[in-house]
Amino acid sequence: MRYTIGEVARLSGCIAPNIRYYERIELLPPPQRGENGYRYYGDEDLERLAFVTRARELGFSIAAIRSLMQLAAHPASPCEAVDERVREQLAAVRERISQLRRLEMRLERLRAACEGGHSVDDCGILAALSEAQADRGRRPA
Amino acid sequence: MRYTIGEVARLSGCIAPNIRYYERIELLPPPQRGENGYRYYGDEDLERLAFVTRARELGFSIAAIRSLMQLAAHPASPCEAVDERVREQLAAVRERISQLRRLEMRLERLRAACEGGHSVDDCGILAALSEAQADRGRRPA
DNA sequence: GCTAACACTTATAGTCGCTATAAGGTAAAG
DNA sequence: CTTTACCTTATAGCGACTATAAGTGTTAGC
Repeated sequence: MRYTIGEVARLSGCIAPNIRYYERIELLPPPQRGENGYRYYGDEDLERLAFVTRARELGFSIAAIRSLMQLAAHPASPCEAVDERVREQLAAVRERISQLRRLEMRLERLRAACEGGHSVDDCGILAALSEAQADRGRRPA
Repeated sequence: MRYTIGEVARLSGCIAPNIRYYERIELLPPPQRGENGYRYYGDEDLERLAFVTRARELGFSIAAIRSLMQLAAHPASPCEAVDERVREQLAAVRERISQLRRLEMRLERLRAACEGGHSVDDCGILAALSEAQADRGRRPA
């Protein structure tokens, strides 16, 4: 069970440059080195890397992953703390989704503004983009 | 109608450093300068800036905005070309939303994995994060 | 007129999480 | 022995800002 970086890359689904990157920022501990200078990873390294890769796919920030790994390193940590991170991430994702949905509606309305015109001169889209739609220019403070 | 950068910032909803940034990357033309070296903006400048700000709020990339502005600068351009940019952006937003929805579901499932355990040792979340869930490690090529 | 507060100027570096490039050393297959 | 594939490092670039430092200009109050 001694993998090169290319092998752990295949096994974890995380490309080699990213693995080196995670090592550089000290998200992952430096693995053993062969006499040739190659990195050699064990099963535990692979597990950690898989954890990181999975968490990144779920949109956790590097900082959040650091926190999760710290928790995981202390078996007595309250499970609640882990749950809290997941809830935060879930809330962030939901917030982003609703932002994007508002955006989607605005773009749909924008698209409807292009009616009939053939040149951009007649096109309502650019007009709509140019005109103030919101409360610009009269900020309270 | 001769605004300082702070004034156009208030009027456009775009903060001053960003305005300078847009000028530096040549998204906006350099405005007139006073003897004191201050930037002074006219109504046309303000309009352009408002356009950019609005488009950014709608998630258009700087590159897409460049393209939109080029189209807008040529009144005879086909309106279709503008509509195409909007459709692209709408498609990108929808794609992102569906990605995030998949993410949301995965996070919900993850959260459900935390059942009963009190320490991270018992917590199913970290276990779920550590175990391969997908088709990792057996990539076709 | 003086001073304090504020707005403006520039250049430069940092953010996040990669991704790409260059220039080289090593290993396995034919 | 050569080709090919893989490994190494250091460094720069991406997008779109955001922050910092150090200076100059303007304005309002006293």
